[in-house]
Amino acid sequence: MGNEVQESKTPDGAASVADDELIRSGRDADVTRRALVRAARRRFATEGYRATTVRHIAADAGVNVALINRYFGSKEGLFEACMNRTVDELDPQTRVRAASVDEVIARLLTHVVEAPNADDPLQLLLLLRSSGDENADAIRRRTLERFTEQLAAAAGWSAEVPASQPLLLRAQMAIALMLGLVMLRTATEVQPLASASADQLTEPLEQVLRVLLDTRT
Amino acid sequence: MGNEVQESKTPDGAASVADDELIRSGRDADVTRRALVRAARRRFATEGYRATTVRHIAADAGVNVALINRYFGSKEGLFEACMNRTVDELDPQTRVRAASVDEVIARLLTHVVEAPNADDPLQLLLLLRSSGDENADAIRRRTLERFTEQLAAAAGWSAEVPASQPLLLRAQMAIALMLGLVMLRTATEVQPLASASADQLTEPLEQVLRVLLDTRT
DNA sequence: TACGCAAGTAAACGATTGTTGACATGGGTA
DNA sequence: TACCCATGTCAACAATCGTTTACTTGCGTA
Repeated sequence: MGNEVQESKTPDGAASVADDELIRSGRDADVTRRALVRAARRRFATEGYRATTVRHIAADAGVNVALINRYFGSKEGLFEACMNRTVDELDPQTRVRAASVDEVIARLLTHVVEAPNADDPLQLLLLLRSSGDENADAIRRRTLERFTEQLAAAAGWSAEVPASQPLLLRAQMAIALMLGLVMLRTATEVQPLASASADQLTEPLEQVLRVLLDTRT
Repeated sequence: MGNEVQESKTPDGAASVADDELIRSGRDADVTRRALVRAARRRFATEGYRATTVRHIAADAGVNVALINRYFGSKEGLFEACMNRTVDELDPQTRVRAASVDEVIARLLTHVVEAPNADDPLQLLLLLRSSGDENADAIRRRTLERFTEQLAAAAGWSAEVPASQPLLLRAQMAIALMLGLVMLRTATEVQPLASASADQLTEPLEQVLRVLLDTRT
């Protein structure tokens, strides 16, 4: 049943196929590890570190709770693995760079609209969660800062051009909006926002993102 | 030592003096209750519901942990009291009927700009953080929904007017932005957003809030 | 001054949580 | 086919947590 997917670490498609398996089967440490990371990422992102129990994660992944300590050493170790995964995914070297502000806006729109169902927006939420470990917190902050710099660069920001500095602030505001929306749609489930359709969201959201990011207007 | 402040329940000044007392002394149930709510609000806002222990709250307030159950019935009951307090503080001006969307926008701007330094923005975090407890989350969601309804009403929304329904969604997006900004400015401390000056924040933020809330444009 | 009641405390309880150690099982190789 | 080792499970442990109960204390009034 395709559990022998050879993950090569390069094509995003292959990685996401393996990652889409919530319930592992057979005895394969790698598959089990990945199932745990996947389940943990969801839980940590939507419920936070402390409210997430290792028993919930193990149940989501279909394994026994003792395997979390076996493979990651501790709950904290699993959290760190999740964080590292998110950081890797957001790494500039591994991401397809947006060519234009239009693409950026479209991507942000997609994140928010997909938020109740898709993984990517939840991973950004993970960057807002703290386990109480200061080193992890510093990594989180740096990752978010680099992410917003990429976004701003697509809109015309450059660290070397003083006149473009307000763009970085505006990009961070765009991210704040996205994070707030994702959180209210997924973790909090505020109505009518949580069940709003793509059409309902896209119009106001695009207006706002253009105000913040589109310097051509 | 000024512990005999006669609180009359009417002047906000007098209330805030009593509320500024973290450590209560003497035997006065009201003072104790308020000290617990104050301590709890801080803890819940900065650490979240689940990571906050009743023993920490009691220690912060300088009382024995059993008093939380005595006065609020449970941890959850204390959380609800904190929520109600937050709503009351966000409400009073709204209760007086905000004269215009301009005043609403100005108030939202103030919350965000003051975020790294003042108490109130921490209470907004209280509205955002997931609690890991279903009942507490239901309380939180209801509170957010009520608050965004009041905001939308100031901008012209009414539950009885179908044509005004998008305004509620837009109000919720405005709140999402505000909550995201407060989170990035305070808990995550993303730079340069966390240290941005009021001037730097006000211009883009007002543009966005007008796009979302000001139907006269 | 003594008594009663409200406010406060300490200790204990039951449930939950992350972790550990002993054991079970399955798959691959000789 | 049998054996060995990696993977997986179960039961238990220690610590923590919210809650409860029995007791203490302080203040106000008669």
